[in-house]
Amino acid sequence: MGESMKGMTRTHYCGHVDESLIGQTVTVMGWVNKQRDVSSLIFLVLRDRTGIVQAAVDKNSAFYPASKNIRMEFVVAVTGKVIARTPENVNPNMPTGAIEIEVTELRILSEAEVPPFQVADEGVAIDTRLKYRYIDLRRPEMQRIFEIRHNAAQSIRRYLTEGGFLEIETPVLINSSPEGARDYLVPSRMHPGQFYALPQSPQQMKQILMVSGFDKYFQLARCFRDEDLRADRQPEFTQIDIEMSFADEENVYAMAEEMMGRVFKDVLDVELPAKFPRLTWHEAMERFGSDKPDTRFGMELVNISEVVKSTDFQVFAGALQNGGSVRGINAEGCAAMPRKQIDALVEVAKHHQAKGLAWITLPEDGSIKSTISKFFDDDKLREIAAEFNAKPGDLILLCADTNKIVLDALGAVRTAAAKWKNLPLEGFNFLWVTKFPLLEWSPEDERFYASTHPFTSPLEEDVALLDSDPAAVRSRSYDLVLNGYELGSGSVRIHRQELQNKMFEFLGFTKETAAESFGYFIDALKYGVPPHCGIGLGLDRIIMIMTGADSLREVIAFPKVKDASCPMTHAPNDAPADQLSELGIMKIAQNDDE
RNA sequence: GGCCCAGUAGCUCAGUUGGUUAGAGCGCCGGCCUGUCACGCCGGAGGUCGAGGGUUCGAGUCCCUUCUGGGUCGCCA
Repeated sequence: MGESMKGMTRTHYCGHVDESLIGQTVTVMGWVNKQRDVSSLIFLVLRDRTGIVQAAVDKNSAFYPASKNIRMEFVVAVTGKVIARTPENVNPNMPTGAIEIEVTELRILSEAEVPPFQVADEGVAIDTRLKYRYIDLRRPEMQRIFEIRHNAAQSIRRYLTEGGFLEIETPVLINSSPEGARDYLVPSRMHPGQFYALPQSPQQMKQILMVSGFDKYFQLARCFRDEDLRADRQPEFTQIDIEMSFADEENVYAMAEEMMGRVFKDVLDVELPAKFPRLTWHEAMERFGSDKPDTRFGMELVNISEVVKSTDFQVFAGALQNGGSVRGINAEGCAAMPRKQIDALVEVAKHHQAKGLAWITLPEDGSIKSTISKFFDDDKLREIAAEFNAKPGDLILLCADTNKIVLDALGAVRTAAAKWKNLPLEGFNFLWVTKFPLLEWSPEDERFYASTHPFTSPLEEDVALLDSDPAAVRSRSYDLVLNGYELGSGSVRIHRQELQNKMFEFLGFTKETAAESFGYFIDALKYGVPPHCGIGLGLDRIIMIMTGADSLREVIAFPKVKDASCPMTHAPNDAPADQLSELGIMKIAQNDDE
């Protein structure tokens, strides 16, 4: 049931009705945020995406009886005169609290059932919110987020357009790529038994566009990855995809720094530094135990292998003998951390394959205590503590193992300790992490894989190492990191055919398998390739950090949940048998014994 | 696939050592209220304590299994 709005025209948004309109007649339309019946009159608080405004229906009004029945979330249209509230009736907590609308015309455009939760409710469980996302999105906080998202996207488009970039759409139905994340596959009706893949990123397409002469390209591109979800990972996400010709990493850095500066200024009125600090991947791992460190706090890793090299303590000595190291962090001010919490940090370390953590505490009374005091006298403990610039009140956590495990574990412990300390982490710390290893050894497959993709250029000076020490080869790659999140990554691409062929060869592609996987791409490289490089930045993650949200779900209108399904639409769902047969797909019966 | 946490009214939660009829706020329904704005007052409805099994004289509470959601490791070129 609902009345027509015929003859009524919205003149203002609810949130825009202010004192400047006093005496004028306005028409607003929106959802009923609240109906308050105080007997002599009925207040209707109307809400749209700009805010709320109060309308009053007098007892003598023709609309009084209808107003009695109005409940939350009805959609109504109201015309009336804007009047100033008397001073004692002004609501200072409401942006439009100095005025109200005296209703002269009221229509119920749509009635509403009692919603499963109220728009004003805080802390509703995420699955309930997502099931009724249309109600959830009415919340002012959600409306704010999507306005920010829109503004950011527009700011990005403006910046890149002014910089001479062209936005070009690339196909969503492409072919499957052999390495990388799992592809989502789409069956082809015209080619039964064959499949399109949805792009994990428009990587090859944008490089082809460089070959085509569109020397500055961008796209706000949908990307798809069929992998497990996380708070910061959705199977379907949006990437600011950029590629530039006749450019190198310095051009990408400058462009991205300027673009981020513009977006944060435009949207949040925040000034970012003109240049972002840079760390090589190796430095980032050594100092923070992470390739995407949160640099808003210290507690950097310290290598104390030299200091403890002559110890009898088997855990340390053993690690050192096996080419590992002993490192630690100073959890500043955590000397009083309860035992239970320290145990939790040990668990964090164990989750990352470490066997445990040793620790040294420096209580405020100036003493020194340690789990390894059996092996180190107080002088030695103080020598170790000095390596961390430790002072009374600090807690030093030590880990010994292979370098990979130690760095990994301490990186996680560092983050967990900071979380426990509940540090006031403010600001936006951008960081470039550069020169990632070109290759990654897979113990299961006993071969190297490209760390990013096989088109990433190695550092000139490391090319020779391909034959002697492949693991040491660094690439001309870079990640943009913000507050501990990887916003995205990019690289200078290989534009010389002979180097590309060498890479394919090294990665175990034969001429035939390479042609099968990247045929069109290899062909394109034959016809004149400009030097080019680019980057892909996760728009969703940028918005998440800009809005202070704790999950990507908060900044995506209709996100997926843990099992990659949608609680609202129930996608994915079963396909009808005839549709499947048209696609040449046989339905396999579910076997419960499996 | 592994590990951790949660699941009690429509929503958010409390529920003690296992012990009478499982509670609160918001929402909902009915009534009242001459300016509310977290309106107020009176009354009312609403529960398979996620599900199944077990222990017990007795289970929301203990045990096992399972489902759902969240976090995380693996995974994420």
